[in-house]
Amino acid sequence: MMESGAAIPILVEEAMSETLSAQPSAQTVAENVYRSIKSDLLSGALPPGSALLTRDLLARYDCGISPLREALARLVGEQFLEAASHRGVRVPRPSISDVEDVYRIRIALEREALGLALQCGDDDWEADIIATCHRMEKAPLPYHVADQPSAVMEWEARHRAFHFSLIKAAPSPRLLRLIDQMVDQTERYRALRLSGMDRAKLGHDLVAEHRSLMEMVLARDPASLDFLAAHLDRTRIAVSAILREGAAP
Amino acid sequence: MMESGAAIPILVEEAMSETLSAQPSAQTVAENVYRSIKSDLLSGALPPGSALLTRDLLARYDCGISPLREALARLVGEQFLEAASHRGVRVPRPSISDVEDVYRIRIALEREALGLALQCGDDDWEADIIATCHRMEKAPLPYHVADQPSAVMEWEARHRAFHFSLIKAAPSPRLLRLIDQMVDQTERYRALRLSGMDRAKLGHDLVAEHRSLMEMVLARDPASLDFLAAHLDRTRIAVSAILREGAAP
DNA sequence: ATCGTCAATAGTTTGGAAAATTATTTTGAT
DNA sequence: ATCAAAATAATTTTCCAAACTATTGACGAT
Repeated sequence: MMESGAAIPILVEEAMSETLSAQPSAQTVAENVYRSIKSDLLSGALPPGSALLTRDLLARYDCGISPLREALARLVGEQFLEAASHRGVRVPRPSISDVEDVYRIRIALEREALGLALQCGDDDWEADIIATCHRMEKAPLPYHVADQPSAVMEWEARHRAFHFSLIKAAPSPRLLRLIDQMVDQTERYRALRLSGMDRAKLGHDLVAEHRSLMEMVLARDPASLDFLAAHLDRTRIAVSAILREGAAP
Repeated sequence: MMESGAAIPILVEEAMSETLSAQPSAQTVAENVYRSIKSDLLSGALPPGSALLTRDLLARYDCGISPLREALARLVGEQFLEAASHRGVRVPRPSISDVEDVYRIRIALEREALGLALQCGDDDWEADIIATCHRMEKAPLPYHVADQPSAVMEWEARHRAFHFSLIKAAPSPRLLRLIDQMVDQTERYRALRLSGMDRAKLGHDLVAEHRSLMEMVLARDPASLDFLAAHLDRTRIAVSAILREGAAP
């Protein structure tokens, strides 16, 4: 499919995929392939709507059929891919209603998690929030996103880390994992999101908004639940609008 | 290739597993095995804590390695099984904190879904609620659960259908699917739940409580959100208490 | 020209056997 | 007798070829 016909039998684990080459390789091929595919899904290397052909994937990830199928099955279980019997797997297309759906779930769950964190968070939790917020502010979202893709990626990573730090203290592994999955789901629309993001009004509002959020959380203000929900809802509206005006799939 | 050596080309699909023989068989072996294993997990035929050996599973579900592994991988993705590399898959043990976790998520999501359903539900939705409630009341929970296991299962199915009917009108496929998954997760504690359930106080309260819930929902009373949450939370407390006193894993 | 049938092709799914890894037992030395 | 190391056994993981299913294109009938 993509870069087919590579004649050189490369170092399998290390050079498996573009985005994941840095990560520590796992103990099984299936696990590595799983991570690679997931990474490529989130980065957009495997674009929404595309059908994944077995033999292309075999070449792309340089492995046998069994681990590939296992990785795909797991991703189907996590709803990152959709399967039709005897017709292979596809990358789901982004739809506005689906984005709204994901954000709705995410808001409900993050609100719950933040409530727990406010109850259970200790000093380390507070320190971590302050630290991740600082990191986020030190790598601000560029004015024109198209110009500096790597800077944008860095900001996104730190932004995500900040949001996670707020709820990290919630003693609910499942809840945190589920939220992480929902965030992953929204990552897939990164390309679309960024394309409409660069008027800098966003960038400015964001800094102030995140600061307010942090201060309310550190003060254990119960109103921070609503504030977080509103913050996420603004993102939902923005993403949804971008999807509406942008590409019409 | 399929049933090697067997002279008679038997109906593979039908005789595959105990619990799933009635279901319409799917178009691939992997799908059938997936359903069978999931069903056996929910029914308790594959008890929590047990390690699943490939050999045994191959015999039990009468299939080849490939579809079996595919089914297992999918269940791992849905968190019904946990995998350790080169050490196979296990059925997770029930822990009190995990039960609390699942219920917490379920409550947050069902509250959200019910809110949407109140906005979007139409006449058919209302009719369906009344119908499923009627069915539930017609197959009440037996006084002593141990005596009539099939009656208990019937009640559980109808009870579940009733709860789902309340939120069915929410236009959020992902949300509904996620709730369904959480309900599945709680199903696994069925055996434990039932063992401590049979003082009939529960049975009586339940009928009245469900009636009240239904009436509030049909009246589109916003307070029904809190009522549903409280109802589910009572279940959480009950299940949690049973786990605490019962088996101590 | 349009529709339906049928063969050829492309792609997915499956079973089994070989390779790799982990667990268990045996052996040998202190 | 105890412990470490080697050998063996059990189990998971992987590759691969065979079987099956869907799709495409050609051909003939209406």
